[in-house]
Amino acid sequence: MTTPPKTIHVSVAWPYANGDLHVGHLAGAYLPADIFARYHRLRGNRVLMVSGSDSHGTPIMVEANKRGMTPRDLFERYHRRFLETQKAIGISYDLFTHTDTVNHHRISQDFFRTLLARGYLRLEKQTLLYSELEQRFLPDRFIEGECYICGYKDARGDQCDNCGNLMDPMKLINPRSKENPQDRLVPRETEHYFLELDKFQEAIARYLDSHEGHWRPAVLNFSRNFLKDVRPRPITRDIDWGIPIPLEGWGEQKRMYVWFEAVIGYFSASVEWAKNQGTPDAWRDWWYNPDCQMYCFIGKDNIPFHTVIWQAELLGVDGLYALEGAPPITLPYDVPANEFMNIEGQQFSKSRNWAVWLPDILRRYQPDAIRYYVARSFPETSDSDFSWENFFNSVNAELLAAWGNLVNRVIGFAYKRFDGRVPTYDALTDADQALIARIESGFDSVGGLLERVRLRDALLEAMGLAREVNVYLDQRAPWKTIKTDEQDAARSIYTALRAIDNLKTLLAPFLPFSSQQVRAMLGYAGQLFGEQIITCYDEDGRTHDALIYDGSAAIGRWEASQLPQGQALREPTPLYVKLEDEMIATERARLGQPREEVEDGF
RNA sequence: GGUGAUAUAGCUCAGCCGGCUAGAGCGCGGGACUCAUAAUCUCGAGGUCAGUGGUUCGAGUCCACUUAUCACCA
Repeated sequence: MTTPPKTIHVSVAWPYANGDLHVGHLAGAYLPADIFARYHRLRGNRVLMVSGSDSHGTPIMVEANKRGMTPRDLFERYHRRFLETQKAIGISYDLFTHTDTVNHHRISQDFFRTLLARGYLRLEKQTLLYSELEQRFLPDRFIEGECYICGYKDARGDQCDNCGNLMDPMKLINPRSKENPQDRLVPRETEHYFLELDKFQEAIARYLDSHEGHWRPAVLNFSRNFLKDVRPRPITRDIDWGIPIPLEGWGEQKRMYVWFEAVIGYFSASVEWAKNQGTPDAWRDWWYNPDCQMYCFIGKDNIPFHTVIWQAELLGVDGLYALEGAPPITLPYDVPANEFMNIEGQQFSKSRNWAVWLPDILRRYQPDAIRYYVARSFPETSDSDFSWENFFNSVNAELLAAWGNLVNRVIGFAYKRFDGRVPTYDALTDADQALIARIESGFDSVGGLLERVRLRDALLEAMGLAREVNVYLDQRAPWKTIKTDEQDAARSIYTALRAIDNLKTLLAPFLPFSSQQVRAMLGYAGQLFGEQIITCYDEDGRTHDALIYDGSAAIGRWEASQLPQGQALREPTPLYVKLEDEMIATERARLGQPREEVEDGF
C-alpha cells in the first residue's frame, strides 16, 4: 500500500519587498504552494519549500526614493513584515530568506561566472540615457517623457499610462528625469552581458514536450509561444543597487538584472536551508536527484521566467557544485501558474489602494477563514474575484455552516451525552460502514486532485464529503434514537466522529489551524504539522531574519482514522467566528481609501 | 500590432478526446427536523452555454470571424 517517499521541491515566487502582501499574492502563489507542501508532508514525502523577499530591482529603488529611505532599509522593513504575515496565515516555508544574503550573492555570481565561462553570455554595446546630474544611467522607471505612440506628455520610461504601450525610453520625445526635471539626459554608450537564451531553444522545446501531459494548457501554450522567438536578454544593467558583477572593472555602476538573480533564489535558498540545518550537502537531494519533483508556484505574469528562462539558466550551469558522477541538475517538473485575483471586480492597484492587505485582514479574520475563501476562489483556470460579500457568504454558509457546525454538533453531542468520550458500540450498521468507507475514499479522490495541483477542486471535494456526513446524521438522527436505543445512537455518533476525524485530515492542507483544533477536541495529543519560527542567521557578522518550518514534532498522516472507542474528548468550542453582514459595507468602504500600515504584530 | 488565455444560472465556478433532457456550491421560494454558531436535511424555481457563420446524423464541447476582459511580447 505505502509508496516510497517522494522528493518534492516547492519553489515559491519571491515577492518584491516594497510593500505589504495582499490577497493577490496569497491566491497567486503562496497559499497554493503551502497547501501542496502540507499535503506532501502528510503523505510522508520529503518536502523542501523555499522562497524569500526580493530585495533588489527598480520597484524597491523607486519606493525607497519616494520615502527618502535607502533601498536596504525599505526592503528590510517589508521583509520583516512578510515574515510576520506569512507566519500568521500559516505559509509553511522550510526557509523564507531574502536575496541580499552573502549566500545568494555568492551563488548568483557563480551562476554568472559559469555561464560566462561556458560561452552563454555575450557582451554587447547599447546606447542608454545617462544623467549628467546624477552621473549615472537612469533605469527606465526613473525616466519620463512624451509618448512616441499616442503623444501623452507624461509617459513613464517603461510604459505609457495613457495608451498602455510599453516604452523604449530611448524613443521618448524630450525624455527627462522623474526626480530632477532640470537634469540633462544624454544618450551614452554602455556595455552589457546578454544571456543567449536562443542557444537553449531546442533543449527547452524538448523539455516542454516532455511535460505536455501534466502542465496546465495555458502555461504550456504560452511557454511554447514565448520560446519560438526567444532572443538574448540583458542580465546586467546600469544601477547601483543589486548584486555586483564578479568581473574586474564592473564593480561600481553595474549590477545583475533582478530577473536573472531572483530565480536563482530557489537554488540558493535550498543551499542556505541545508547549511542552516547543519547538513550542508542536503540540498543536493533536491537539485541533483533524478527523482526530485520540483514545482514552481507563481502568478501568470511570471510564466516565461519559470518555464523558459530559469530552465536556460539551470541548463547553462548544470553540474555547478555537483559531486562526482552526479545526475543532471533538476528542472521544474511543473509550473502550476495561477491567474490573477481581482478585488470587487477591479484589478489590484497599489497606488489607488485597491487591495486587500494581509496584515490588515489578519487582524480581523481567522487565518483559516481567509485561507478557505481564497482557496475556494483560486484563479486556477481564469482570473477570479475577491468580493467581501462572497467572502462573508462562503465563510458563514460553507465553512462554518457545513463543516464547523458539523464538528461542533457531533463532538458536542458526544461530549454531553456520552460522558465526554468517544462512544463505545457493539457493531456498526451497513449505513455506518458505508459512510466511513465513503469518507475514506477522500484520501484517494482529494489526494489525487491535490497531486495534480487542482487545489480548488480538492477543497470542494472534501467539503462535499463533509456535507454527506450532515445527510447521514439527518437519516440516523441520534438525537432521536438516544431516547429509545442508546446503542444505536452510540453507533451513529461514533461513525460521525470518525468521519470528522478523517475529514479534518482531508482539510488539513487547507485549514491547518482548525484541523489541529479538531484533532485536539477528538482527544488526540500532538501536532498535525510542525512549528513555524522566525529566526535570525549570521553570515560572518551580517545577519538576516528568516521564517522556517520545524517539522520534527509533526505526526499528521494522510491516512484513515482509527478513532479508538472510549477516547476522552475535549469540550468543543466553535471553530469559526460567524461574520456579521453589516461589516461587508465597512470592508468595501476601505477600498480605495488611504491606508495606514499598522506597526505592531498580530 | 502579434501571441496565448478567458467569456456557461442572481453570484462563484464544473463540464476531459463532440451524444446533456446543460451541472455543483452559494443566494432565492416551499417543506421537514431540533443534536448544533437559526446551523442541518429535503423539494423547487432560475440558463436561446458572449455574438455571427461553418463542419457534422448530432456542438458549451471542433473551425472561422466579431465583441469584451486579462497576460506576455513588440
